[in-house]
Amino acid sequence: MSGSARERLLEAASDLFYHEGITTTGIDRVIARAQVAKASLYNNFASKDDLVTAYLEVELARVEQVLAALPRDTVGGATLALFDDLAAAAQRPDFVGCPFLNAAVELGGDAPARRVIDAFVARLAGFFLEDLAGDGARATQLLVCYQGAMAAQRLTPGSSLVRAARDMAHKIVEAARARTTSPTVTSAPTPVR
Amino acid sequence: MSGSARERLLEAASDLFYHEGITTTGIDRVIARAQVAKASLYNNFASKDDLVTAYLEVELARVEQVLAALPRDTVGGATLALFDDLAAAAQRPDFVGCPFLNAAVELGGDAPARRVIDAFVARLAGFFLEDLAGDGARATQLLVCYQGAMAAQRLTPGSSLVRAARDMAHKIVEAARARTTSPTVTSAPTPVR
DNA sequence: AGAGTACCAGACAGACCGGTATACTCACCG
DNA sequence: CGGTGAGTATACCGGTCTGTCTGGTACTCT
Repeated sequence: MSGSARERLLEAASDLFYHEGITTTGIDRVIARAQVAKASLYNNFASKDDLVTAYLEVELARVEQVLAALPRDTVGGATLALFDDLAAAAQRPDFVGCPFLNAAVELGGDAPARRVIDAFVARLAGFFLEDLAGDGARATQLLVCYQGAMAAQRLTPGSSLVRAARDMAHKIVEAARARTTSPTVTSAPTPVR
Repeated sequence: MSGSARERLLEAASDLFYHEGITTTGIDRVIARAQVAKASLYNNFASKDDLVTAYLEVELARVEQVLAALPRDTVGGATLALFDDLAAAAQRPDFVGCPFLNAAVELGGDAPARRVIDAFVARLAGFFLEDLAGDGARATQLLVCYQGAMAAQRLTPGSSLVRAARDMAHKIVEAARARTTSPTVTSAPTPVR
């Protein structure tokens, strides 16, 4: 037991919301895990929706950290490392896919946390686009691969599909590198939305 | 109002579970929509879990129908048609992604309906494998594309990612066709699990 | 005519939900 | 020393959830 009530609440909420699901995790379970009084929760967060939003903001910050730590020596190098990390993470038994995809499915289209979900996708799309030096078509393909891997983790946990998505990503990066060396432009950049 | 109570219940459950979500849709909403007494529900289904399972079985039968109606003139032809259908369906406003992916996320790993979800993925994997004449590696890639499109529909509804997934699938089919004409075998078949 | 069946309407139980209110402790700080 | 703010514990609120039960109705088959 360490840190302020708010920190303990966020830690407990992250763990429970991610592994057990958002809607199935009640407020009481969160405060019991955090060893915090119920009033302390509502002193720090306006509602459960607010706690969920804060949870996703923590996850987004974690993503930002991962992206920042990636090597950027060559075109697509960070992308390769990201998919390698992903394939490695999928081996861990407590990995249950992408928290943002899970939240998007659980919460529906009109939740306040949507803002954070949208920000995550925009960040990821921007990352691929930047790492591929503006090759929008292939950045979009990488986004499909990433989301396919995350969906596969829920649909068929333990399958080799995450690794297959990584292999596809590697091929796409190779193709993007070939494009930058040879001047053949295959298609115009496609924005995410 | 037509058909038996069971049929009306399944119809109402399909509509509500798919569009509003499984956990957020209560029994009362289902029986109100079906114009059926609560006792009739529990005469036809043992529990809500049982109704959910039946709902997914209906969806699986629907998938089976779609697959059966696909043209099988050439290698990968049915796959192309399937992804074209998917891209077209994604345009409709009531399309909220794959019912099996949504259910997998909502229900968690230990629900009775898991059986149907697994059957769906196995069916889809078998379909791609058969349509690509045994090219397991590319069939797996198609599975990643499909699931990526379904995930994208939840994460960024209205985006062009479903169309991007379709384009990727077209490329994969083309590559598979090139393999069958030229005898270069690139990799061994990879099972889904 | 009578039995059986399928159905309807709705009350009810017991658990759980998010959220509020009350009353108390304790550490810090001017 | 006295006040202030953060935290604790717990009772409670209205509402919703799944699931059961009672009682009554309509139709069909023999």
